[in-house]
Amino acid sequence: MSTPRPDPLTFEVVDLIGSVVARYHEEYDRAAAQHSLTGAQARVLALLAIEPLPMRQVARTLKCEPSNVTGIVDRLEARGLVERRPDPADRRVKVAAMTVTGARTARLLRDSLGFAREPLAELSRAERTTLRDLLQRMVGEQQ
Amino acid sequence: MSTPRPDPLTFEVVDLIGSVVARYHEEYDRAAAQHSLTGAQARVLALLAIEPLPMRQVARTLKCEPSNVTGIVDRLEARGLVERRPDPADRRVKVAAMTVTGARTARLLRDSLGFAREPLAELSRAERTTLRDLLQRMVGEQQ
DNA sequence: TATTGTTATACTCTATAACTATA
DNA sequence: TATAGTTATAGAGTATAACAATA
Repeated sequence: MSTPRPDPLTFEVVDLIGSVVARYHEEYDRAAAQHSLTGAQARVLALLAIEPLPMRQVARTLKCEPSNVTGIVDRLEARGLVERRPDPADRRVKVAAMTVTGARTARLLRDSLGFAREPLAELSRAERTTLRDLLQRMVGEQQ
Repeated sequence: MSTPRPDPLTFEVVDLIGSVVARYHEEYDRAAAQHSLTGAQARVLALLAIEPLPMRQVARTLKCEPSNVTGIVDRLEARGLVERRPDPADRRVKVAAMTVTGARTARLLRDSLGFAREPLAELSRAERTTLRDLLQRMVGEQQ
């Protein structure tokens, strides 16, 4: 309700994180567009690159409604990047899994993400370690 | 074209940044929704909280097409949060500016953004300074 | 009855192209 | 003729509600 009165330093850090988020999105969307994918499609593809997942679980991971996943997977499937497989254990479930083409596209997508290289190249190994530890504590402790 | 072969440490940092980006969006969208705003509307409101801007410049800042801004400002204006003002110097220009209500909403929105407090509270002042300097170099050098 | 996935619907965001009014 | 803003259009993402198949 009342202003939490964060100190200027915290404000500065939050502001910088905002810039990082913006940069991250620009790069991500640009890389996705290079493969004619939207951001959402690229995210699902990257997710399924780790392991096949039931539709429901894709929705949970993306924190969106299951009905959205239907459409996104529809479009990925229409392009032959993903396929729906039955789950022998539960016939209600459909497992979204990458095709060989999808796996190749996911790999290209990851490689074309310059974000990994350019901004971090400025930092020394020791600095990157420090950054990792600080971010880990920011993200890890919480939740 | 070929895999840039980033070292595991860089991968780890990029992964963490991905987590930070996800967290940032969750918080931002949740805070915006508390005020019945979409993410895009909240971003424009936050932008105009700094200073009034011509429609064209809002589009440039958001890196989207000017036609999109028309709709977003339409919806903000319909709710009385923003208004279009004429530019005396150039009658083609419409300057988007916040109303008093809009300014209050923008302030509430900023305050309800827990992202500033919770994850950073874990870090000491010295650590936040280190984090700021590292992020500054990541974001600043590049562009 | 509960759950999985889908469909139907409506709204927002997005880009493209064509239009208007100014410059 | 060039620019600022808008309109028209179409595609995609999003949530909600209702539905079929299965558990």
